[in-house]
Amino acid sequence: MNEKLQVLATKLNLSADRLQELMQSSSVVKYKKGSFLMHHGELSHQLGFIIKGALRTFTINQEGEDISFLLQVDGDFFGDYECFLNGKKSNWQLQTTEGTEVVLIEKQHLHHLMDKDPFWISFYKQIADVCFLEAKRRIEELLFYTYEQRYLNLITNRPKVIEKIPQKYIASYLGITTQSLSRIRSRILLT
Amino acid sequence: MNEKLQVLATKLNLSADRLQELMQSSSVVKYKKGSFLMHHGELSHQLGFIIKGALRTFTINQEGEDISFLLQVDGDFFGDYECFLNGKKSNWQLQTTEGTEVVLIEKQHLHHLMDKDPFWISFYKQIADVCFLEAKRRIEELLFYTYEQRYLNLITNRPKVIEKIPQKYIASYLGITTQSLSRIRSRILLT
DNA sequence: CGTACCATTGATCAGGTTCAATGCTCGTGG
DNA sequence: CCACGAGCATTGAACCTGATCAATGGTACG
Repeated sequence: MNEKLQVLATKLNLSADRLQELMQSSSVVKYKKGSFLMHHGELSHQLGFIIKGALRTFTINQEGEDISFLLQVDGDFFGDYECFLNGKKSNWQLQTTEGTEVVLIEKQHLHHLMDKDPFWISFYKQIADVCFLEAKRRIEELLFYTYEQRYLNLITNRPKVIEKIPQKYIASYLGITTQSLSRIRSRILLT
Repeated sequence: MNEKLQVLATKLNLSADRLQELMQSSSVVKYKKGSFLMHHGELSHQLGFIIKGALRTFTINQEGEDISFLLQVDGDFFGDYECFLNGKKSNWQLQTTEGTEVVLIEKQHLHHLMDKDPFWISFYKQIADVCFLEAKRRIEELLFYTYEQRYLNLITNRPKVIEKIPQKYIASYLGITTQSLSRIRSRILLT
């Protein structure tokens, strides 16, 4: 098995055998910069994992503004987990911001694995837990920190996001305009 | 089995038998208004479910401010799910804002059930999913809506929270001061 | 009845938004 | 290989909303 997949195995405590079992029914795909992933409802039956690269999960709101909900890089899961659960059509779109290589896990294959061995139910639960923990961290960020502190946190905790994703997307992810982010950046440089 | 527990059974798709199995190793507890729940690290080995009542999950930050992270009422889960997972000590405190009756599920009992029957792994995953979906909704709320809209959303989607929980806690839950909430309320009344 | 806590209201301040203009950079085609 | 253009980032000015500080009003509980 490819050593690139080691990140995935480590993140979810998969042995070499288990990883191989998973990969037999999953695919590795490469996307160019700017590609849109999983359109037309595919969001509801695939989960993704980024081997290397970067992408953003975004939507266009009623005012026509492009708002980034999530910014994901190497080692992150992506996809609309809610729609993956309930099968509904997603409101989110995914777009890479650089060349990106991912693992795609099909819902039906995952269910097939779970039917064969309860191990995969635990595996599925672990994904749910990872999704929850990320969401919780995001809420704490939004509730407890100022915009400036949120940006500083990004720099220290997720430097790859800063490197790989344009500022305008980072701005809406933080909940501010690009102008404000620009001012925050100049403020930081002064200190 | 007590019909009060029907809410729990419905929320997690439990048959009467499964509910009984769960309740054999869980306890139902009543708390008075203002009680603190699960202090001293108990947060890391219990999950709770509110049969009837209301409580807030809060912390005191470095500036000494009391900030409500979650406001929960009848039919909601509570507890620090992150610490329940990893066993670490929690930074959160729980306090009822009225007389409250809850179900407490012990971590070790849950693990015992999972060892006996994979059904309980799925059950556990469902709890993880519920936690995730609530967290996701919270993020969308914080990212997409103004303070005024967030308050209006609370009124329409979770009226019990408005009824049962004092304004000062609702204010910090929304991310604003009590003064601002008061002004938002008077603004709403005018329209 | 009195007190303590909560909610309200007013005035001022800070920071983020909006609208607008300018500067910069990277990718493309001549 | 260079020049151009498009899109992104920056900067400025006026405005708006929520925070802060402070005082008052209301209410529930002993």
